[in-house]
Amino acid sequence: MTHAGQALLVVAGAGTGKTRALTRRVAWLITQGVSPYGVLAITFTNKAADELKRRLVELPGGGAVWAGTFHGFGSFLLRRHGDDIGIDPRFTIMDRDDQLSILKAIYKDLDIDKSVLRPRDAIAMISHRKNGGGGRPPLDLTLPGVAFAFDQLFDAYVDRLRGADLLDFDDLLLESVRLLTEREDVAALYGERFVHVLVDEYQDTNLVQRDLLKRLLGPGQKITVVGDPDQSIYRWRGAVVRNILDFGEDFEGAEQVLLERNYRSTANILGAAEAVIERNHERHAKRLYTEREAGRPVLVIRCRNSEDEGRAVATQVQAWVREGRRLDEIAIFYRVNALSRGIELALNEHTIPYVVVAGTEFFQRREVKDALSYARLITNPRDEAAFSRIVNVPRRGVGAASLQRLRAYAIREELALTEAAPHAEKAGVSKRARGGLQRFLDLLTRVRAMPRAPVAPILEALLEGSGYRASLEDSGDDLDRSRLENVDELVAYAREFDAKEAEGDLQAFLERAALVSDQDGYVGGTGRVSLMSVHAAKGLEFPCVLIAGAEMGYFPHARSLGEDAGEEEERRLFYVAMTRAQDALAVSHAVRRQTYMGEEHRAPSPYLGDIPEERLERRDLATWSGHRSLFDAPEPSYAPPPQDDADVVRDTGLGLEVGERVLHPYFGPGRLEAVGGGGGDARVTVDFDDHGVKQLLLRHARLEKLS
DNA sequence: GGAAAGACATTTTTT
DNA sequence: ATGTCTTTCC
Repeated sequence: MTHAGQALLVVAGAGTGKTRALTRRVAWLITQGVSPYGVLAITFTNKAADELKRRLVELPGGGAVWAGTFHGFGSFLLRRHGDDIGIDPRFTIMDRDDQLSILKAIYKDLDIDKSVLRPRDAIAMISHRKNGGGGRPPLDLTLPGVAFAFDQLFDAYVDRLRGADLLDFDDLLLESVRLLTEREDVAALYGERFVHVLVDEYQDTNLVQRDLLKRLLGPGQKITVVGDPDQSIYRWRGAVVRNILDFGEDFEGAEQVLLERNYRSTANILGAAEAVIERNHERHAKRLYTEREAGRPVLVIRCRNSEDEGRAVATQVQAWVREGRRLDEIAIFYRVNALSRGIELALNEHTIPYVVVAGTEFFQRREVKDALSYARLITNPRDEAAFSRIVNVPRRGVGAASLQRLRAYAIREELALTEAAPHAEKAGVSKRARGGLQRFLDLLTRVRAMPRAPVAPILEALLEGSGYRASLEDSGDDLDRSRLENVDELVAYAREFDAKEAEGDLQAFLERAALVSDQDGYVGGTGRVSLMSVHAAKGLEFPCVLIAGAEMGYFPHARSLGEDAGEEEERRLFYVAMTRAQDALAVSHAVRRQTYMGEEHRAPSPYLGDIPEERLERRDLATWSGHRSLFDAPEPSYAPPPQDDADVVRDTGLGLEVGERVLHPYFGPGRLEAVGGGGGDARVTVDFDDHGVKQLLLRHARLEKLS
């Protein structure tokens, strides 16, 4: 880890300490006298970046290292220099929802039939085109009318984004490349500043990200990339394995280091995983080894149907617990999120506390996005996606028809939608709608006069002034009640942001909200079993892992069949799942599975057949009925059954117990009344001294014990 | 313009 | 089985 050449590729197999290698290299550079200010570290997730920074603060000047994701870096560049290439630095970062809403409006404008090309497919194709064709091949453009519709959509989409100062995820990278290409002075500025560039998870970069690095790198600079081609699992998002395989050609004179010692898994687990991945061709020749003991064989559980599989999963969790495992040492992975439901049901039945990583991400919730859309219109007055989303939420009498009239007028006059709004009369909008529109615009004007920091008061002003909060409060709907709580949590989150980020203003807050990921959501030490997709499991490790749904159709996924590159990636996905396990690995599959279309026959995943039999232990719960007895007498549960009684003492996994005094960053002191339900939506009920009883998402309520 | 009821497809992974 | 889109009626 003490290499000093120009370009270095560290091929680090699963469990060889990849991320640790990167952190140590940065630390080493700094101790060698490299200015931390001259170090750029690009990680795959914000969480990884935070962790890196946390470890570096101990070093002198370590805080000056620029660490973040590719998208974060792109945003950083464009906020500073976007002006130079015609991008308003107040731009908003769009997510999928926003893309969808813009596209749907365009469908209407151009009168394109949604059945010709589904909007979600159009999004995938737009991204594919923007990424220069990297990664997954395009959808079928040869069908009648599709190519034509797509060209129209694409042009209109790009246009609308420009006109509204909106950038999608791809734009953050693409425009950064354009910036560094067109503006030599800017390229030189960062070329001189970043003496050392380090990139983690290089196997999951796309062509644009590679170009960005190439543009950034000049003669005096050094680059280190760390990755493992066998763990490249984001092809559908444009990642190209060839980036890491061809690193030596992209960056001349690159040297290579191979990390092959696995410190994580037992010999049986590693051997089984290696047997699976060896069948791939697109890979870097390497052979992992471990000095750990053989350990137990990989357990393969064959189940009759999906319900039985759920029970088998719960039973296996209990078996591990009996062996002395804590619940948070156990993880359950699946290929598709839809599989979590059956497992959750079974875990609930067996009263096993669990947490789902991902699912509906907090920042994607409707009410949270609504609130954020108000805020977006403060920083970017032209944000069309935000405007359309909330101009009539709560109801202001500005319905679909009014909005469409306004859009038509905006397009005709070549204005941003929001610039057209004050001229609603000319657009032919009804008097009633104009009144609502005016109140909406007045609110925005009023709040825009506020300072951009702290953030929480701005959010409050918007939520109050718009009547959004009131509309949730007045509704008798239970759903709205829980929405209100989520909105309150967003404000609480903003409070915390204000307290922690000295430099943080509304724009920084919105940026964080736009760029956080599901993978940022995993927190250890919850005292619960973790459930997640294999993609979400990337980079994590657990003593005990169970992979559910190891069947043809999931591993490999049915949609990948027929594409060679796709099938290799499916194999890698299974490999990633297997190599998360430290001590125990179990794999379950069902012979019949209930899907939304009915019951289907399922063959086991072909990858299981690649594992040498001596590394396997097979348990067949599908063939003879004798095994049914396994399920007849449920195991005595070790966790108290869920009860409505608020006085039951339950551990929240945060070291808090019902009845204790707690402190919330926003709501202040209160008494913990109950811990509700299980799963990713586990909620705590707290009676706050100043705010009354509230239910909060355990995941986000940053409660502290008050003594 | 808006609420309610009915139709419909929905399932890969997500920065 | 769920959530989203469309239709229908006020």
